[in-house]
Amino acid sequence: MNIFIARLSYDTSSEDLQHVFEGYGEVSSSKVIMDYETGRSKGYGFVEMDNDEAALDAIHDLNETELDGRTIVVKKARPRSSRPSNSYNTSNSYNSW
DNA sequence: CATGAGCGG
Repeated sequence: MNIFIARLSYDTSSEDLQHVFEGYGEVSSSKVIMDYETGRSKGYGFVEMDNDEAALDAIHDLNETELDGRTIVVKKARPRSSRPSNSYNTSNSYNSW
């Protein structure tokens, strides 16, 4: 389950999300989006968990909570847009859970 | 260089 975390502190890194979400369940991978140009954090990140129940539990528990002194917003992440490649745009059905 | 609504390569 992909989890979207927004309104993170600019100082928050992937390790922080990993550390926080690990407390609820197995964290497959965590990543904080940073600006490719400047390298500064964009303020949001993603966390993937193998256990959907743990993910939902983490979302409900970590949503609108305080992290690094800032209130974070945890929501279910949307499927990434298909990376622009030579392949035609395969319409990916939205994962309605 | 600092920045605050929002979904990454």
